[in-house]
Amino acid sequence: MILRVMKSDSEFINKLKKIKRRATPARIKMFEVINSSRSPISADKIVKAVGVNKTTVYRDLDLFLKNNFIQEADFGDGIKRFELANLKHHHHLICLRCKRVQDVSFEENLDWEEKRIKKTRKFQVVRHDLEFFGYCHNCIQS
Amino acid sequence: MILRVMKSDSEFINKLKKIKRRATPARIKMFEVINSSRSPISADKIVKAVGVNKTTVYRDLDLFLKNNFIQEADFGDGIKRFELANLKHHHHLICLRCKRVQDVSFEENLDWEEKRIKKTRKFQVVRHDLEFFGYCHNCIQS
DNA sequence: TTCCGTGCAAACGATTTGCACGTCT
DNA sequence: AGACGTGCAAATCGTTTGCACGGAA
Repeated sequence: MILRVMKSDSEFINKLKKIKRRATPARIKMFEVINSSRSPISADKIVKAVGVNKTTVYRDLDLFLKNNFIQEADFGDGIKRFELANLKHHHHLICLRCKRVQDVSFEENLDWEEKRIKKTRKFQVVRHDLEFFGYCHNCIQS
Repeated sequence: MILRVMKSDSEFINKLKKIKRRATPARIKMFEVINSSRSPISADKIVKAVGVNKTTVYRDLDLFLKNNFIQEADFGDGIKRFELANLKHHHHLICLRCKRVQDVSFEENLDWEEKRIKKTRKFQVVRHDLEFFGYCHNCIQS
């Protein structure tokens, strides 16, 4: 099952139009960089890849987030990372040694748990974050 | 099922002795503050509650972490929070409105998923982080 | 007399803000 | 004109580091 499929620029440009914001070169390049990254990418890497000022990157990441173009992934190291928001719901396997990140998704996700929480705790779950930390195949061998 | 039970100071002091570090007033107070907090607590709050220098707090948190006295909980807001490490394995329900935090634990936790990950991805899971974000009972009503 | 614990000030790194200027519409 | 986009520098904030001092083993 493939989680990360390339989206087209035009799709993204339309989304910007829909919210009446401009499809500037900086934004399109940012989208392309995020879109083509195999795993969630940090603001810093985007700055370097796009060659635009970090202020612009942070502001546009904020714009993308607020409009649900992208979503945050938190690996607990104090660095925010971003990926497209319209991927199949999934989680991450983060290798503690090589830091490589893989996607995983469950057959039945945590819906069942969320329903139980709703019922027993009267807590309405909006979203959850789940990351697995450990050692990947390569790092176990070497 | 109660997840957070008060631990005794002496138990903690013994742990410090075991690793040949001193049971100073600052450390004992820090332990008490973390122990008596109903939910993971930030370094900043510990500083204020204990009245000791932040450097000391950060250094001792590090000491506690490395020796597995405490563990980190990451709520994705860029602030690290800490709780005792010897609690029953659990996750958090974080209210997006009032920021209150509850504990939840699953009957069968994610062992099954971790085994599947091990089998299909040859990835050895060491730990996972799972937090649920949403709205608590009180905040839904008001 | 060495190791450990602490405080203080400064550094750090990711992120944010204020301001000026430029550019679309 | 007025909203939007960008860059630059400075500020912010949680956290870390370097250094000095004092006390415990």
